[in-house]
Amino acid sequence: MMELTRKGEYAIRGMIYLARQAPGKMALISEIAEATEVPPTFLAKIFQNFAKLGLVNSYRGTGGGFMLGRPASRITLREVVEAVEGPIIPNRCLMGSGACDFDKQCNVHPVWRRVQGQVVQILESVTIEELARDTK
Amino acid sequence: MMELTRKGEYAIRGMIYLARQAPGKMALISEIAEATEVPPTFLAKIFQNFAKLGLVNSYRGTGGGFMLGRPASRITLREVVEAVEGPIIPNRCLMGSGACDFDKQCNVHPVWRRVQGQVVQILESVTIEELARDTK
DNA sequence: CACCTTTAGGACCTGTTTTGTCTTTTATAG
DNA sequence: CTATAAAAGACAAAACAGGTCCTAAAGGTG
Repeated sequence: MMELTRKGEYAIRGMIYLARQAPGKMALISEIAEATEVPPTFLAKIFQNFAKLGLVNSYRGTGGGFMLGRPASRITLREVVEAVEGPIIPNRCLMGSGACDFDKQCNVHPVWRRVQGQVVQILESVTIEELARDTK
Repeated sequence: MMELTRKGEYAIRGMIYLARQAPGKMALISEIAEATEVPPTFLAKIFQNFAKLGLVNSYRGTGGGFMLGRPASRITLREVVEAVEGPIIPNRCLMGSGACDFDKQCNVHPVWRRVQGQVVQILESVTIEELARDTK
């Protein structure tokens, strides 16, 4: 249960790679993909989406590439994970109203909410900058 | 991310239903399935597995059916969830050794461990008995 | 302008997992 | 022996994961 998909894993690795670049330095998909051991075309898809969300900035043509859309210290792990995996929702019931018939009389609901709250809080408290810091 | 599957949802509903029966009273799959709005054959599969694990006791033949394998107060939500969904593991890396090349130098690892710990702790602290209590 | 580089977008594909169904077998009570 | 229920296993549709591939568009460069 609760497994991050490969896409999520790849996304995080890619973002960490970008965070480790010199400020203003552009990184190519091919370069990132190789360094992080991710299939290039797959990573491209992930980053294309991130560009739309503003998590990264992309530039085409010679000398183009990707860089973070914001300082790494202002990008949380939660943002990255939710951008690829969708919202953190342990149970469908927590989504739209009426999604769950048992909504009112269900004691499990509040438990899922607690789980959701805890996980979100943890992921929210971690920035890409921290993750990118040297591990000695 | 982190969504419980239908199977997990069904399993919990089924266990709660059993917990609400008078002690020693047997419940049929057909009866549980109808009450919880779960496809009978699907629920049967889930409970067959639970019987093996001792989460429920099953009896064949006339007057047979299912009952909890232990008092509801000694069955945690964690047990039920892990029985259907497998272990709570936010990232594959947390599994077998060597599953992750980036094992040593990866700052994300400890974050997933925290997530895992929190979720397990929450689910562990909730028993089926609590979930089965009347909601007024 | 022509050409090269690099991302953007979309169609497509394959394998696995989810969410079941159906049929046959086995155990048990009466 | 017969009716009842669960056990077991084969099967299958649909959704999702995890990619690939091809064409287009944008931006430099001579």
